[in-house]
Amino acid sequence: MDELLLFLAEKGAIQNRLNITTKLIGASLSMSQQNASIRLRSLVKQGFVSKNAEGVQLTEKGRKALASLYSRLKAIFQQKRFSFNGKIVKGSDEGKYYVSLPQYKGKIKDAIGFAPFPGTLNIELDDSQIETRMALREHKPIVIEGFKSKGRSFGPAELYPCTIGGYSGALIFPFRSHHGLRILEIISPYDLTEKLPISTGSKITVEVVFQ
Amino acid sequence: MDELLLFLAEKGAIQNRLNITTKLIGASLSMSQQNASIRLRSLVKQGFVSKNAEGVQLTEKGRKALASLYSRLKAIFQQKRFSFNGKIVKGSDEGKYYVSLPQYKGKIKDAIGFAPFPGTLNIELDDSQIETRMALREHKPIVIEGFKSKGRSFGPAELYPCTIGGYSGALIFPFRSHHGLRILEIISPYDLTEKLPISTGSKITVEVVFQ
DNA sequence: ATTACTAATTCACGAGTAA
DNA sequence: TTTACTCGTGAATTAGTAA
Repeated sequence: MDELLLFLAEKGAIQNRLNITTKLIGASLSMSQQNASIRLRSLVKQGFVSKNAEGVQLTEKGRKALASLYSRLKAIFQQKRFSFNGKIVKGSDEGKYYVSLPQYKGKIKDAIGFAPFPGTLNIELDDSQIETRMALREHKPIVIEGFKSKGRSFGPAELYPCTIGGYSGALIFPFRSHHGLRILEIISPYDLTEKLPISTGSKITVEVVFQ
Repeated sequence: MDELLLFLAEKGAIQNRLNITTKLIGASLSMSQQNASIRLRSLVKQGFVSKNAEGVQLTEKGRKALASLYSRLKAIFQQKRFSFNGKIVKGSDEGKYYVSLPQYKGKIKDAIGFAPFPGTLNIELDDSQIETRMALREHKPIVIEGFKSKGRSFGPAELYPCTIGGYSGALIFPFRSHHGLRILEIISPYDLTEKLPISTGSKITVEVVFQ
């Protein structure tokens, strides 16, 4: 029944009124004109589609039915586990400064449940990780709002909870980042440089898991 | 018929073998156990699902059927027009340098049909544009491969064809970008600073349209 | 406890055709 | 020209029940 709904949406009936004959619907969907007519009226009767002289258009109910299907499929096909391989690099102290600000600290705690250790771990990704990095951003991040303080404005940031070497933490992507996609910046309730047997140049893996 | 396929995929049969009874399928999908049995065997017969002692699992054909549905819905729901409002900022000459390199120049021409003017226009977005910026990256960019030259490696970049003040161009996002999400960098076959009545600080709109 | 066969019923569909 | 009614056929579904 929703094959017709999908067809109409594809033809633009999700945005505008669509003028189409039941004959054409039948031909497109390999069914008789009569059947197309019955099914279209059925969609109208069920409230998925509205019909008037100018043509047919999806109702809110119809749009939601397709959107629901979309999000179900999205949940199936979006990658749920991400492993990033890279090596520790020495970060500037910029990240440390921001994370130490009480406003950010508080917002981070509210958002993901821990107050970050005042310092960030920076990881430089291999070139091979670009695909993974792209796939990750298909997922909705947890967003920390920006704020203004003493005439200066501090931008928002995106967080993805992660684990690294068995410890929990979060990837943090400041909106006004000074590095590109190649660098991952990690916060954690712990001082990871102390907890983990690592130093600049060490290879390490960061895991991000959804659901 | 694909309601069952979707159900099985959601239950994990897209990744692993799923052990489930026809009774449970029937209860979940509001149909009789007998009908669930028939429909499951039909999916097997059509090659969407394979079945053995350990349970059921989607075949490649089954996975593709759902993926195809997913991409049709994606095409319907993805935003197709993007308007970015921002103001011209003076860029570093870094963009200019990269775009002038014959390797990048050639790759860009191959990818989007024009050789860029040696210079980029940088636009700083309002904070309100962050959502649009996020939505844009749901779309697959045109990717320019990186290359190595004289022992130095130059990273890949992502392009989105756009129009600005009536002129065509492209947003370019170098993989190793030195700016965050807030800055848009634009290339064009023209010297936009000459073609357009703009200077540093001018407000301007960039349009990206898909399909 | 689970699956699948059989028989009965309902529903979907196409062809012809009227409105 | 387009839509929708009638009727005949076959597919889909259910309940009962056997394997």
